[in-house]
Amino acid sequence: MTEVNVRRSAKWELRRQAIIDTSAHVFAQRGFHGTSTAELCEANQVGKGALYYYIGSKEQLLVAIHDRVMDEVMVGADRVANSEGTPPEQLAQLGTELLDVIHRYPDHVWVFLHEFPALTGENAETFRRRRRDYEIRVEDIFEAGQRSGDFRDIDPPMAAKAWLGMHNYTYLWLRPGGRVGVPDLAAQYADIFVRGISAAPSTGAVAMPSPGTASAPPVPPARTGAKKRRQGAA
Amino acid sequence: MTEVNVRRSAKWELRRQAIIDTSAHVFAQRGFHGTSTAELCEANQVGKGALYYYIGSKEQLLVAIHDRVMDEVMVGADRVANSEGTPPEQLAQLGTELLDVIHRYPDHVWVFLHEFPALTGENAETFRRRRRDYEIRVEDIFEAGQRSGDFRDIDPPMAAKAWLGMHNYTYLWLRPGGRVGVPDLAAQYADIFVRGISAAPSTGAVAMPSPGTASAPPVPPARTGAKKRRQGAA
DNA sequence: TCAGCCTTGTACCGATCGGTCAACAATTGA
DNA sequence: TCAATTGTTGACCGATCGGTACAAGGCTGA
Repeated sequence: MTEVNVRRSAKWELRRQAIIDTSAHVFAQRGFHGTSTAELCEANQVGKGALYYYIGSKEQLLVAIHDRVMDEVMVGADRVANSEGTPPEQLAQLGTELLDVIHRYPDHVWVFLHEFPALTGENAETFRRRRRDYEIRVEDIFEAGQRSGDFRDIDPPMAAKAWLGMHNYTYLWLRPGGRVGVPDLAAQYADIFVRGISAAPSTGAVAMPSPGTASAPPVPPARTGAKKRRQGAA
Repeated sequence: MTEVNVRRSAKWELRRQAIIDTSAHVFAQRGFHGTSTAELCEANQVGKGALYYYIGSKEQLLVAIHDRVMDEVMVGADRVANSEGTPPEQLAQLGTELLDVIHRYPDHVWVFLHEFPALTGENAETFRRRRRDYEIRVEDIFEAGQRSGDFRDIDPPMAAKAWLGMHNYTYLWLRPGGRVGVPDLAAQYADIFVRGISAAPSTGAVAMPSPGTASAPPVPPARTGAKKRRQGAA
């Protein structure tokens, strides 16, 4: 939190970025709290002094990784928002952009999706807001699609969460050099989702069964004597 | 790892389960590595002696939380597999079962989806396998749907991952007492997905654009001097 | 009543945590 | 060439980590 505005040389920025990227890999493997600063030193081949000279603190390092992901993702969203496509086209395009980031920065995205609760105070709030901003971009497309008549009457927030889950989940398995490529995968996902919410008539709808315990009232697991304690999580 | 087979009283088992549930809540808030045994003691209102008397070790506690989730989820999958429904019906039913578990055990599921890399050795392997077993159940339904002619020619592993992502992602926001209920949500998700992969003709397909940097070759972030180091992660 | 087991709190262990610091090496610019 | 700046090391800090040892309290059946 100290000395935020000191300007550094381009060389310093470059070295810092390299350390951030290497550290993202370590965090992705071992978790944020599960990684010690000593391990970061070893991975980056530097002493503690040099490490802290570049990162400031462990949490600022985590923030930098989050920034990398969120910046890239938001640039893609802007590109889509400024495009001329129809809502179905924009949705497909946004999917490609998102999967592309996940594909190019698998470690950063892993950390982004797993360790955001480790952010504290203002940092937690900042990224909670930026995540929400992105979610709104997705919702906007669904709303536009309903106005244009392309999409049927689904609930945009619900559809946005479904869409996000489908795409974000690829962070678990989508890797450079893997079996499937981004353009192909994005096309298939878009195909499924756009058909799924298309206003065009389809015979695909299914009557819902009422399986198992599914409609039983939720039974929150018993807690003995819990006290309140907060992190940054939502 | 010591003394796995000692049999304890029913009272002991009950108390143990209560501690597991309370601890799941703490882990969900603060993360596995981010939670100290002292915090677990405070949350459970016990001393360290009593805590370790019931849990054995911090990792065994994590295993117990994983077991709770995986057991419940697999019971649901069995119920669906033994049902008489068509593939589209089975897919909808499986979704309801899965969302139901997420809804009833939000803390456990959060831990399950976030902290599995903290498992080590044999424990990591066990749950890697159990996760894969579940994934196969999903793939089986897609394959059955293609044989029956209900589903079009999608790639079952790809579809399974898309379906899992869409449903699992609800762990971030689906809560008891929330705005949407499980049966309703599951119905909407099933509606989207089944339409999306239905063999029934639809005009919903979209020509894919080639947006932004999307087809640029992946640029793995530069690493300086990284050494190998393993956790349990996939 | 009391032996014996179940359950518990607490002092304590060595190891490791994130982070600081003074000293020094390397580089830079004039 | 040399002072100033930039970059780096590794010892060191108090705090805290997961886990253990052990004595003592509580409960149970005879």
